[in-house]
Amino acid sequence: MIMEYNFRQLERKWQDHWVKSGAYKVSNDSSKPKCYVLDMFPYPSGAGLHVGHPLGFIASDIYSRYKRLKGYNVLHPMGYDAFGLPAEQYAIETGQHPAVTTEANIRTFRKQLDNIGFSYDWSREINTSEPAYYKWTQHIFLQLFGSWYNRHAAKAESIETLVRIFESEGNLHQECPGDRGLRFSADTWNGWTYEEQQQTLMEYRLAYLAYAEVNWCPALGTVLANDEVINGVSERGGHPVIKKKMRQWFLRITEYADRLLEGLETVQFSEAMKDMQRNWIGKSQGAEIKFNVAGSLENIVVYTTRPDTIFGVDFMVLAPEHELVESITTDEQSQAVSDYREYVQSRSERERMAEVKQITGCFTGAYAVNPFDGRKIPIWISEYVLAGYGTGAIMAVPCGDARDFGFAKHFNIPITNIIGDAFNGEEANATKDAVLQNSDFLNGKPMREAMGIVAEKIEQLGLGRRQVNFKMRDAGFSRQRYWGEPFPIVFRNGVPEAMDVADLPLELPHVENYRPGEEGEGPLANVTEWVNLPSEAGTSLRRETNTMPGYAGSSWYFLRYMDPRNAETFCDRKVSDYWGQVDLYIGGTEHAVGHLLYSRLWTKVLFDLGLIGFEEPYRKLVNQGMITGSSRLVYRVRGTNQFVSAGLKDKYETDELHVDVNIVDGVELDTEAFKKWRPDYANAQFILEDGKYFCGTLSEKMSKSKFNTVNPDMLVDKFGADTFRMYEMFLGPVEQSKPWETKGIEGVHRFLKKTWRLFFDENKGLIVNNEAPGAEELKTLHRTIRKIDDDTERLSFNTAVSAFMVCVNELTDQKCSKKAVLEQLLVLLTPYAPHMCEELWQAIGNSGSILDAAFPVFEEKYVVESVKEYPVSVNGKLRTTINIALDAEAAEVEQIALANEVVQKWLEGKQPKKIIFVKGKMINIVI
RNA sequence: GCGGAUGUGGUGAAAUUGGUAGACACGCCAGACUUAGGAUCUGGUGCCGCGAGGCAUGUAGGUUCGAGUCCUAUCAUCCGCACCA
Repeated sequence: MIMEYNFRQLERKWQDHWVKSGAYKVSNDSSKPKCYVLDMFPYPSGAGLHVGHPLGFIASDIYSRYKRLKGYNVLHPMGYDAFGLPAEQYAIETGQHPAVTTEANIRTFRKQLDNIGFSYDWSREINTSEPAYYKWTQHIFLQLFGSWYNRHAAKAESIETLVRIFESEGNLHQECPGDRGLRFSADTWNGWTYEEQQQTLMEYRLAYLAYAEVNWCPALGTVLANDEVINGVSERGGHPVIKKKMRQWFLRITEYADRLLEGLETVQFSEAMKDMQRNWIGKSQGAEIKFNVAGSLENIVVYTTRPDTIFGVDFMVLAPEHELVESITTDEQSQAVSDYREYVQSRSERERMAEVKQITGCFTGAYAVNPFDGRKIPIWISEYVLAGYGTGAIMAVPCGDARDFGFAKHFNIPITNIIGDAFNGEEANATKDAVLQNSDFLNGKPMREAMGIVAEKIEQLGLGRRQVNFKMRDAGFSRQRYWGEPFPIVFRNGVPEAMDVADLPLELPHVENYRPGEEGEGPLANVTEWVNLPSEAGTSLRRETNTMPGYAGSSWYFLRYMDPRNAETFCDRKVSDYWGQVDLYIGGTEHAVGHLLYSRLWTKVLFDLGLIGFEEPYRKLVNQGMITGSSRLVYRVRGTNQFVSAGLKDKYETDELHVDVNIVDGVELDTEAFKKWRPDYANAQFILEDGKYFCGTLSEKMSKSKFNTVNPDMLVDKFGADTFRMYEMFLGPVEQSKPWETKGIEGVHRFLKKTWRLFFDENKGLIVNNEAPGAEELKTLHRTIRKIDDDTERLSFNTAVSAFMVCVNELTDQKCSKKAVLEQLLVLLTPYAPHMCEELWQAIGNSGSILDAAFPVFEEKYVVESVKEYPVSVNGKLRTTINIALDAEAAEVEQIALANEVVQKWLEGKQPKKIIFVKGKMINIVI
């Protein structure tokens, strides 16, 4: 029997025991209600875990264990998002196969995770880079490839249904999402060749090939998603990114824009998260309006959200890349226009972004005609109009739009005021509340009302139509990389065809070198024997050389955990019907518009195709805050090896250096450890304050180069996993970001030792007895039951930890060693400190595991009070407190309060105007 | 510029519905025990004031018997998006 709290020994013992007994194995077959608790699975990077990573893992683990005690069948799995760029970069540098480094990294992660005592069912572990997993990623990709979005039914359907529609009525009722102008009849369709038909179907498929400008990063040799490009440079490495046309796979996520928006109403995400997604989707309602070009047969369609301002249009602006620019430009302006277009072309994305404020543009010489009043307005081109949004052309209303206003001022274009006093001539006013003037039939109408009137009129007169636009683009789904899922596609004479499902997985071939191919082709292009398949004469069979992006495997992984070893399908329908949505999903905010959006899309497609029974993957999402590093700084007197304490540094000329946080206690530097830290500092001298060396502090991202990373292994070794778990929770609300501070962990450690001493006396040994608990002990216990139950359910773990401290402090004061009380406390505490609780559970004579104990039931009767210490205020200011029976009625209470000598003193003999009495809360006397 | 979040002691924070602001810890101060200890225990600790008392939840107003909590304005910090017509 272990007498003292020997956490090292007992934590090892129980971790081994739980593994041996299969304590965390979860069955898909249970009569209990289900609960699915999921962490965003990590990318197994070479750096391993720092103290920031486990925050969310610990929270979800506590919640899982709590739900299990509450009688749920809890699915709580873990795995690895193992495809990705860093492993490939490392392979390029060292020649080591990414699979090898990934596996080594996974082993490190696993060891670190095991140290903390998580309740994962490791028999369900998945790894997105294993063929047995990505077989199904490929399979689901083929589902996307084999589907189209039926806008009438608002759902995805098999492409076969579309072929049947084309055969009987062409595409007359099925607007083509890839090419809005495309119209063909059944006869046309039936007369087309196979290639022509396939080309058309490609314009409808949910996973499709298209030539498109992509973010090409020459330094990384790959194409990046919009969300991987930050201010014109790559998120990883900060390399410049340019536009390049390439044939790429895309997911037609834009067809799901509305459903992705609507779905947000049905899930519990934070407002911030929902807003980020809404913002990314960027829905706007407006109208497309056709303007004729004067003296030409051409017309230009503009997109506007403000059709009401149609009479304030003073000019029109086209994107420099707009297809009509060449044909409408007059001879006089042709040189200027082509110079301007060349200038725009020469500017990198980065420059354009950096110089947003700069106003540039060029007049085309042409004029458009306002369809309502026949006014001729000049047509300009400018880079502030984007080719990829709306129609790539705008009607400019300088009195109502800041950019149009700036443009008009800059180029001296006269401004028409249609909003009277609301426009001051100094800056545009984008109001929707003004009353229109100078606006013909709209004069006197409020703008909001006019929007509808104009839109109506435009449609009546055939001048255009109402139109909804989205900022969101279709998602690029090709990466010119090696370390990703190969596409299960074969090009037969250039026509992409799905591989036979029976031939999956299409495994990644071994390559000699991981460098990208020429012209942005992926490394797979170099493996010619893999790329070119044997075929009959006259037929070429070629594989796709791109691979899928990082978010492919993570878009559906939550389904695989349910049925991880199924060889027949990605997840049996009965099993996904049982587990359903993830009930609690915990992870960082950085995936707001990447992973979460794509994952929601895949889930909706699988739902539409009848492969699963729900269309939102995550019922509730909680974003854990980021734990930043708290760096420590030392100040070296310039040109010396002398270090001055922070308080005295201003007296010297110093250089600021980062020092390893692990050799600093709070802000006090361990000077001996510092000397040993690096050879250069072996002879360091110190200028001390009060005999101590104090460091400066700085809060910044944890990174090795700043020496501010704290490794959980070290803390677990020093204080134990239970202390570490509780301390991470005690730091503050899970969702809050905060700098890591190791100081304070001892308070939690002391708490656990104090808890231990309720059970063991260092001289007498086990002191738990079978006496019946008294009223005070039961009150303490039941208050704690209520608080822990509430707090854990609402994920307020920091307050739960403090409630445990209050409880143990009280029981210690009560000298309570009664089994009936302590046993229940252990069950409450075991989600937080599982190792110690299991040990004590066994020590007090239980044979089974505490993992399967029942959560204590709160009983009101033990916590009811008969007397309340009422706060008594006079004119809202607290003056005293009085103990009064809780069931006392107002009249009685008023009498007692008024008789109180403190109250008498403040009344100064006056009569109170009013007495406010809230039963069980407070008394306020108003004079 | 747009959107979101957050501002409370020396520090991390608590206050779930408007009702005793600062629970629980860290740190600090004093003491006990032990001959050193980074062990354990006890007491104290928002600020000003000898005291009665006064002042305190970024700032300024407002609603209310009563505001950290609701409303209006404003400042600061952080995050996301950003020439999206």
